[in-house]
Amino acid sequence: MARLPLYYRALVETAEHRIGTVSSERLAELAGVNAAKVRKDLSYLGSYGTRGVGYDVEFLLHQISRELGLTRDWPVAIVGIGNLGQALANYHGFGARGFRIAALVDDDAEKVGRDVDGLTIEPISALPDLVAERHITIGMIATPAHVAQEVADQLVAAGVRSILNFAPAVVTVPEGVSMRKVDLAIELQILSFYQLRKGGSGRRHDAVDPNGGLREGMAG
Amino acid sequence: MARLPLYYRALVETAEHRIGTVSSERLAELAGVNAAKVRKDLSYLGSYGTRGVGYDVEFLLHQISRELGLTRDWPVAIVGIGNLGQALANYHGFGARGFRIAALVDDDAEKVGRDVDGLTIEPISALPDLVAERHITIGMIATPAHVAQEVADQLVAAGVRSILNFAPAVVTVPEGVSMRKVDLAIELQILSFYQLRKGGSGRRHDAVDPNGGLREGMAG
DNA sequence: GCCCGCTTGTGACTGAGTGCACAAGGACGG
DNA sequence: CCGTCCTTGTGCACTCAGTCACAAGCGGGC
Repeated sequence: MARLPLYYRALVETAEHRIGTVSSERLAELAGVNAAKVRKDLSYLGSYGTRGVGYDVEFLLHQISRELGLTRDWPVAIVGIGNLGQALANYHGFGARGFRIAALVDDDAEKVGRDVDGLTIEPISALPDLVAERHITIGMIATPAHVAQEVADQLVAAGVRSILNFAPAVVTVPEGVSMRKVDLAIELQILSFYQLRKGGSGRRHDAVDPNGGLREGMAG
Repeated sequence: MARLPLYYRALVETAEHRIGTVSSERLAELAGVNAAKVRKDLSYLGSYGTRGVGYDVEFLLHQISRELGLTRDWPVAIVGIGNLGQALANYHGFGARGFRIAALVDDDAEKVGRDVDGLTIEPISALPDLVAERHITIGMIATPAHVAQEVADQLVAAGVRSILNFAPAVVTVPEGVSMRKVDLAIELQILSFYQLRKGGSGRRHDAVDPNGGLREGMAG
């Protein structure tokens, strides 16, 4: 489930407060979801809560870590070291351990050879070797949109099995490869769409801003 | 709908190729979704396709622009000018017009006053004035997790009506305010989860990497 | 002017996810 | 040792998005 990471984070925080046991209600509050959902999700992991008491924080943390594969090492390659790629490379706060930037790749001859956060930028032709030698299974695409598909194909060909795509483009991957996307422009457009629907302001290019009622929260 | 931006992008590409008319089938292919879904979504906008022919690209583009509010100006404030905030500030490729970085805010006295991409970093105390004067309605949170909620509260208090949260924390906002989140750690954890489920590699901290079958694509 | 083929728009079906509400069952106090 | 209280685990009903398949309708050829 996609909510497991939320529970994980909530549990980490709880553990930091030296709390040994947590109820589904409390966990739901911390994760921002429904309590019944928490219980169902956890029971789906064949979980062991204690009725009348709650869940043992440490034990549950361990179970979820295992389920999410956080006990492993996940080397990651970043392709495209522009603004975003560089920020990703420097971003040490992935929160969860195990995800480690293991290779930086860029097409631009200007950039190849430069160091970012202790890693050398390699040419894209080196991708297959890098993936194989460094046991990389996850790739991030931080390139311009028009080369995203090409880069994805090369990542897959090199043996990468999961891709996180930041480029604003539709990218398809073969069966057996996972792919998720993060698109800032789309997120912003969704926000503006809702704001407009709520009767929100935002200035017209030509004229004044209208205003009007119709509440419809979407906080989650 | 959250798919409108995808159609929008597909239509922009189509228009660039000087194509005047497009079928739902083709549009579905470009946006990476089902054709029936495209038709339903577009008909929901009270759309005007022509049976036997398809949709007029320019006309549809105009309709969707209006629906998404892309004909307006959407000034955006970024709070937290660390790695990510800086990258966001420098990122000119928001793709869709209208979204314009209008203010940079940070708590750190070291950073206040510095220029990033032509904008001066302001102290967080200036937030209410900035939001009011520059008609800002969208805020991005690029701070560490432990101040995310506090920053969100201040954004809301200042009058921001939509928030895009990059901090790995659960943030709640009052009814009437929209909030979406982008969390890299969660995305990575979801990918590793699926990869593990598929029987994927990824090295254990202690030992060798196993390997085994069970395909289960999740490409979209 | 009529017919044929192509594409839209939509009604019905399916399946997954969500939330409620309650029974099952352990812990703790007496 | 027993009863009570509290929290889990889950059966059930419901909603909603996704998908299929088909009728309606428009353009173009003859």
